[in-house]
Amino acid sequence: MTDGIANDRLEKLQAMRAAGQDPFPARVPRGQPIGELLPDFAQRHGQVVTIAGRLGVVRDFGKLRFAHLSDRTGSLQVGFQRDRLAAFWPNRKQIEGNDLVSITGELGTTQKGEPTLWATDVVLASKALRPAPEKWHGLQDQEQRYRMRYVDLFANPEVRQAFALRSKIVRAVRHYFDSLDYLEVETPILQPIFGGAAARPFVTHHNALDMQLYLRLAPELYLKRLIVGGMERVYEIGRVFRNEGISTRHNPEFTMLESYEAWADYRDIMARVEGLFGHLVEVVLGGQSVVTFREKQYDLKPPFQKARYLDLFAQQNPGVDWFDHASCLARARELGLKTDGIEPHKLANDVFEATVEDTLQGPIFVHDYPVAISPLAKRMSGDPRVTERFELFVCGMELGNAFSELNDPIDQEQRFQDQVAHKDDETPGEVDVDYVQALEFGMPPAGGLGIGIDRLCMLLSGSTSIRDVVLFPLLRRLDPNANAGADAAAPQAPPQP
RNA sequence: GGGGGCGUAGCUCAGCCGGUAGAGCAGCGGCCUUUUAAGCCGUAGGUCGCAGGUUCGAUCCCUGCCGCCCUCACCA
Repeated sequence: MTDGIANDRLEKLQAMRAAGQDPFPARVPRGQPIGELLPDFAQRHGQVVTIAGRLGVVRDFGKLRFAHLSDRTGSLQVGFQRDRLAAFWPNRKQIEGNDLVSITGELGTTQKGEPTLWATDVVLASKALRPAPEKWHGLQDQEQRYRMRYVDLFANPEVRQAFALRSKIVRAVRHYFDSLDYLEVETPILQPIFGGAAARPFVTHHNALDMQLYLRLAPELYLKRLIVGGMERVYEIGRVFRNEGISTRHNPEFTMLESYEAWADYRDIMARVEGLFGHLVEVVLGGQSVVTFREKQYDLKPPFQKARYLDLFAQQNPGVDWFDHASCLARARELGLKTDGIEPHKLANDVFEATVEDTLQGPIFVHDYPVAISPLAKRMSGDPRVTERFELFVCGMELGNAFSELNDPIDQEQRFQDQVAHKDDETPGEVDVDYVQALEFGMPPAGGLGIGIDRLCMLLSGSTSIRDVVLFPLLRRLDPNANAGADAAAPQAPPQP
C-alpha cells in the first residue's frame, strides 16, 4: 500500500470522497450479463442497456476513450465520448483500468465495426487501489499466481475456465450417482480414530471435550456404517487430509469421492467406474473421449483394460515371489529401494510400485490385490491371499481404488489388531471397535469406490500440476521476518513476568 | 529430505568477461473523437529475494538462509 501507484489511486479515491461520491457504494445498476448481448448484437443496435464489471486498459483519445468491460460471461468495449458525458467528463480520470464499474449506454459499433456500448452513464462500483497485472501477459509468476489466486483469476481468463471445468466435472459426478439412486451424505471430518487409508493424519484438539481429534484421511469407515444402517447407496464428495509431502500430484488437502453400494461387489463397481467415465466423456468432454495428458494421449472411452496385480508383478519381476520376503528383499535391494524397517507386505508393494506403476499407461484396472495391503477389502473366495479389489491407473497415476467391502467383523477385527501390533505413524494406535461393532450388527455385501477428484480434473483438463486444479494450493507462509536477517528475527518467547 | 532451476521497477522481461541497472506495459503531465497490444512527446519509478564473504569495485563469483518451480523419495 505504500507504493506510488496505489497512492495515485488513493488520491483519486480521496478526491471522490471529498466531492461527496462513494467509491464503494452498496448498490449500483447491475444490468445484464455481457454474454447475453453478444450473440445477436447486430439486432441490438440502438438498444439502451446497463452492464457491470471490471474495466480493462483505457485507450485515451482526448475527447474519446475506449476500454473493455468484462464480467463472468464476456467482454464488451465501452466508448466514452465527451459529448455524451457532460457531467462525468471533467472527472473521467477518477475511473481507470481495473476499477469495477456499472455503465449504461447505447449499443452500437465503431467505424471498424467493433461492438461498443456508447456510455451515457458511468457509476463507480468499487475503486481498485491496485492496478491489474500487465495487459498482454497477465500474471505469469507461478508463485504469485498461487498466492494471489484472486488476481490470477481475473487477469488470466483461462484460469477461470479451468475452474469452471472443475465445477462441471463435480456436477457430472454428482449427477451420475444421483441418477443411480445414491444418496449424497456428509460424514465427520474431525475423527477420534483415523482410518480408511494408510497415511499420516493432521492432529487437532477439541477444547470443550478436551479430546484429541484427527482430520480425516478418508470418509470410508463412516460411509460403511451408513451401509450397515440400511442406506444402501451413499456417496460423499469431500475434503480429506493427509500429512504428506507436496508434489505436482499431491496437495495435503484434496477432494475425494467415495461411494458405497450394498449388494454390489467389485465387478459391479468396475462397471460403475466405466459408466462414470462414459458419462464424463459425454457431459464434460462433449463426446471427445481422447485427452492429452503429460504429452500423451489417452482414450477415456470405456471399457478399460484389465490386469491382475500379481500378473503385472510377475511380468516385471520374473522369479520374484510377492509373498516371499527374502525374494522381495533381494529384488528391492537390486532396485535400490529403502528396505530398513519396512514391513514385508509394504516392501513387496514398493517393488510393485517401483517396477509396474510407470508402465501403466491405461486407462487400466489393476485388480486382485494381496490382502496384506488391503485391510478393508474382502478376500477372494478361491484365493484367500488376495482380495476383490482394483485400482484405476492412467499415465502411471492412481485415480481410483475400489473393492468388495470386508463385512466379516471377525476378520476385520483381526486385521485391525494386526495393524495395531505393527503400528507405524500411518496406522492408528487402537482398533476402531465401534466400526467392528457396526459390522457385528450385519453389513450387506457391498462394493465401495474412491476417486481422487483433483486428479480426475487434472486428467480431464490436461493439467500437469494438481495446483492448477486446486484454487488455493497450500504454500509455505511468507514470514515477514524471514528475510530480515537473524538480528531482526522475532524473539523466541516473550519475557516471563 | 536428496538433486536441478529460478528470484532484477506494480506487471512481463533484458542485463555480455565483475565496473553499483534497462525496455515494454501500467502510472503521472501533454497532443489527439473510432482505438482495440492505439500512437507520439515528456516524466517518474529499484533493498537487483535476505545475510555474509572474495575483490579497489558484486545484479554478476563463493557460502549460508528464505521462497517458488521441476524431479526423486513418500503417498492418492
